[in-house]
Amino acid sequence: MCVASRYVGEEKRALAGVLSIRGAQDEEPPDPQLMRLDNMLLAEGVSGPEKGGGASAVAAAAAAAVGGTGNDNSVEHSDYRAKLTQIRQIYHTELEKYEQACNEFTTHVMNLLREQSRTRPISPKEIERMVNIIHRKFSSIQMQLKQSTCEAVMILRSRFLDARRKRRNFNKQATEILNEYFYSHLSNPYPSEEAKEELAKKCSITVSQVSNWFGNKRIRYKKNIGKFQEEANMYAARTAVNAASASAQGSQANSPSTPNSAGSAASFNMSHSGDLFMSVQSLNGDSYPAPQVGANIQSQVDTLRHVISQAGGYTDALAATQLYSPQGINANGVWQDAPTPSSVTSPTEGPGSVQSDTSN
DNA sequence: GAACATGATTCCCA
DNA sequence: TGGGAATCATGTTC
Repeated sequence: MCVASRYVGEEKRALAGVLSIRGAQDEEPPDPQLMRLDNMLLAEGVSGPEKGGGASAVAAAAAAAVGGTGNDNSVEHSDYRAKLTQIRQIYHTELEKYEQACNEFTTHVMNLLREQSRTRPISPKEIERMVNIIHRKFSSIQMQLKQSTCEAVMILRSRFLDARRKRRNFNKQATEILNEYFYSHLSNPYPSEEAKEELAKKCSITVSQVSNWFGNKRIRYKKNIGKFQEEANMYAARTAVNAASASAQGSQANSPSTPNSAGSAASFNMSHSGDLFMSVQSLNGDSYPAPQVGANIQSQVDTLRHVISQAGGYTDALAATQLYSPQGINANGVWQDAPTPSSVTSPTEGPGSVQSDTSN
């Protein structure tokens, strides 16, 4: 047998070896990192058969987390899907490119080796080693592609799932309702759970959003009373007007004890809101601890003061400041009637509790 | 695009 | 556990 034919035979065996290598490679225990990436891409619907599964599930979760109107959700949903589809397309295009490049390069190297085999003996081991090197290189590139795709999906997810990113300003009406409550209860702007629920319902937001709003409002009001002065006056005046017209109506109807809480959703009649909450408690059979009534009176006094100052006209800004800014906050920077945590958590506590906001 | 407004989150405390 | 304070991230205004 001539040398050339011997080389050809070896080459055949080498090629057969390469094929067996590829087969063996498939049976190798997969890299756990690669497995994780594959699983995630599959779960997200990026790799594998195209289906709504992962994508729609995440979009639905995002929509649920974000809340808001159905329209918003559907827009976000389609937006999410569109972006995920984009990622999927890029991923598959790149993957195909890499696979093609890998095959082309392997073929090229094999051809080179074939060429060389005419001039020097090439062992199957050498071919196997070369092919292994090529495959390792390409699989590391593939891993990078999968990793960056996963990162892209994670970023996309976080954009849709992170509520902070989805912050939307409350509508004007909701803000008005909250502000009216806040300024009409300036001496003790701590709505109870019932009040929060009531406000949440009226504002079409969640109770925790109401809590957030009051938390932010208290802090920001306290930090910069001057800035909120005008706003405080405006809402106080509005409350006073409401109170005045209501009392006029009340005297006309000769039934002062009928709160007009039926104010449309567009107008949360705060001059009566306290009465409303009082009524709720009253219906529950609870008695009013003295401080609760006191807080209510305080609120009414706030309003009356403003009515008087309005009637007399503001002679100076200081008068208004004295009426509204220090009010509620004592020298220590604490709300006069600020509830202690315990009083907040137990609305039915006896005297000494300042839970009263809602009861006023 | 900077400055400001504002809703949400986090950490800490009582 | 609720609230204060600080901070983040986004929306709005100019």
